[in-house]
Amino acid sequence: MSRPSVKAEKKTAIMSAFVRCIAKRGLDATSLDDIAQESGISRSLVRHFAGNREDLVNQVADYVAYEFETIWRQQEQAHRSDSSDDWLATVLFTADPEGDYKAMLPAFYALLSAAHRYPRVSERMTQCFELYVADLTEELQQRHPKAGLDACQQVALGVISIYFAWDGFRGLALAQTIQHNNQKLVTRLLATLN
Amino acid sequence: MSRPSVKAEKKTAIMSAFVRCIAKRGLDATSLDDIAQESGISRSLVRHFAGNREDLVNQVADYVAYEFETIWRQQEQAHRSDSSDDWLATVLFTADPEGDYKAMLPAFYALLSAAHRYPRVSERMTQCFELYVADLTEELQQRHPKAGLDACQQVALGVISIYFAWDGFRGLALAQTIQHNNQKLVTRLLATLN
DNA sequence: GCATAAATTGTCACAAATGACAATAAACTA
DNA sequence: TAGTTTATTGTCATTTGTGACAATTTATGC
Repeated sequence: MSRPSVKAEKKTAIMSAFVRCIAKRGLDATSLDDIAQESGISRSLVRHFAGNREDLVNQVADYVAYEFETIWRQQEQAHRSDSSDDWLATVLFTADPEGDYKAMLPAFYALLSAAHRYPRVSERMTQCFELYVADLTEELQQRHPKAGLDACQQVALGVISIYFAWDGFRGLALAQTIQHNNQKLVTRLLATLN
Repeated sequence: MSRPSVKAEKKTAIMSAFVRCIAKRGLDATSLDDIAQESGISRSLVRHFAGNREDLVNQVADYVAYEFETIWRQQEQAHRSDSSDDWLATVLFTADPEGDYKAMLPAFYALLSAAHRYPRVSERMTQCFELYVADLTEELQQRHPKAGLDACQQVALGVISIYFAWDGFRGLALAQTIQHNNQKLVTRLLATLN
């Protein structure tokens, strides 16, 4: 009846390009033209497929949150059987063969920071955050049965804060030091559950 | 001989307004007109006194870093004699009668995040960060003589990361929960030094 | 009052980002 | 082939942010 729609694929291509742009320039500094250039799709088409700027930001939040949840679950699965004490540090800092996490993190963080200006972004990010905390809390409880629920929740929230905090500092000369330290910090925090 | 210069005062008024704008809108989303309106100084005068946009950003970094260092030293002095285990949580979370910290934090954080696009901002922020870490490390060593230097540095860096991390999440519905948790987290981290 | 240097106001041009939309081309089905 | 839907290209008007600068006003010392 009609020409086949490529909307879905183009949309993900656009979102993927948007994520890369955010990592380079930040959210506000990324224009539709930047996204167009990065994705190889003309600005008109970007608008055609993804809508106006606000739409784009809201959609990229959905995209990033979903991707992040997916990657997280994969990593979690892959290292579920690791009995080592620093399994979490491994998952968060070491095990990222394709760099999936690292690629997504700046966009995730930029969206968190911009959330107060985009209600829907705030909703979605909160949702993702909560899922993350809940998952991590559960895993911590299983690995540290003696520790209470409160302690596990506290540490889970803390680990995530520390993990995301790094990205806020990536512009500093200290960034590597901070990341390295955060890794030790996670281990130190986990040790308080024993 | 000539009309007396008000450059210095106007400059600080502009910087102060810039800081408030950053807290509301973010760094990139703040225009010269926004600063003009917030400060009650016309855009032309803002340019006259503070220069172009890049100048403004660089100067606000100096301003924020200096203010932050000043406030930090004051708070540190005021609570130096506190022997309580959670003196640090008090300094960071409780003791902020005028809200000086809270008012400055969003701008500080926004500048950290934007540092990778502004070399001079990166320099100044790094400097401030390092001073902060050094100070805190020293204080921790005095209060926890048994703990090693490495441990103190690690915890100092961690505390600061956690503290700043909160601001990145202020757009989330979870912000209060996170801040409350971070307070406990700092206490938990300090406990590992005993 | 006069000279001087600074403050202050106002305007203009330019570039960038965005939104809107018309027009055309392409892929599919009946 | 005709008809339908979507992809694709291109252009235009508008808005906004910025830099530059001329013109004017104001406060001060002599």
